[in-house]
Amino acid sequence: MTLKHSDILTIGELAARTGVAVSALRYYEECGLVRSIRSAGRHRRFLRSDIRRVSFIKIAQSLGLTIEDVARAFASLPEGRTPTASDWRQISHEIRSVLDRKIAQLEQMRETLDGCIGCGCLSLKRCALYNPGDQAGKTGSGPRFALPDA
Amino acid sequence: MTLKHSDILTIGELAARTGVAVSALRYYEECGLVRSIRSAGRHRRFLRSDIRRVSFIKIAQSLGLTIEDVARAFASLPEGRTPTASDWRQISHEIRSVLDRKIAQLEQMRETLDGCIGCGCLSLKRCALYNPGDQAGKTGSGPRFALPDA
DNA sequence: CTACAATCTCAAGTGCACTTTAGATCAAGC
DNA sequence: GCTTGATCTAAAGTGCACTTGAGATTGTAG
Repeated sequence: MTLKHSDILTIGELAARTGVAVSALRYYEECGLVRSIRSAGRHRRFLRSDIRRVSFIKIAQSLGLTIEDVARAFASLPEGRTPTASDWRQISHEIRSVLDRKIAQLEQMRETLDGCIGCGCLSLKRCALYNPGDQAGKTGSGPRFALPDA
Repeated sequence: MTLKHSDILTIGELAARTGVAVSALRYYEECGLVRSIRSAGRHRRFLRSDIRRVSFIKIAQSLGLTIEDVARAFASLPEGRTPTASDWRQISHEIRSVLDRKIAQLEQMRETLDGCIGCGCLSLKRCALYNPGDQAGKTGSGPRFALPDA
């Protein structure tokens, strides 16, 4: 089975098919998220499978993962191979748990906010939004907060 | 009722009481989120009530509001007055609805992701994560996405 | 009165995820 | 062959929310 024309894409074609800017694709390559081979004239050539790869990057990002996170996920795959369907499943499950955590965090905040609305305290020492679980004053000196892990 | 010493704070004191860096406080002032009066030697002096104000900024930020968002919320208060408890309630309600939207968005994504795990398509044209509600191809030419309103 | 800490202003730097610019090279249609 | 558009590299710029640095001034404890 030889390569059909449509198995090889220029950067512009990949951009068109993924909706991602050419400059962003070059940036992804720089970050190691995608790889390209080069034409005689040093132009990038991508594989059809990179459409999936780039799509996945965008999906993961839309779920709040950073480029680094995505890079780590990809790195966990055997030897930089183009991910198979079961690899996608694996990564998708990881993303789902990230999503779960984010939702739980927000729900927790919403609950606390509900408790706070109307209390009018909004004092750092007493506000539950700052001191969930009544931890204030327990962990050494100076202020500390229970904000989402930044 | 005259001003007690503790009603006036230096920037360092405000920083200590809110856990926000001095440089951040100066930045907030530059953005119009807080106001200060000046001492004879042009040092900033804050009011006790600014502790609340700054606390609120941090809370709002932790819920995903930008400085701009907070500025808008503050601007909606009558003539830059120091917010009353009922003002806080008002803003808190606005923030709650922001929170509601965020949670709903993430839950929607999680649901879609669940549907996608295992389907292995991850193709831009067919993936539900990109085309929720089967909108693909409806809205003119070129790729478009249903990502969170950026 | 004198150190020394705190504060001041203004400019520049940081990190993320890109975009933009500039100037050069390549590929394709006529 | 030539023109036009796509692509190339490298460097700089963008926006957010700050931080850091430099050099000057102020405030306060002893």
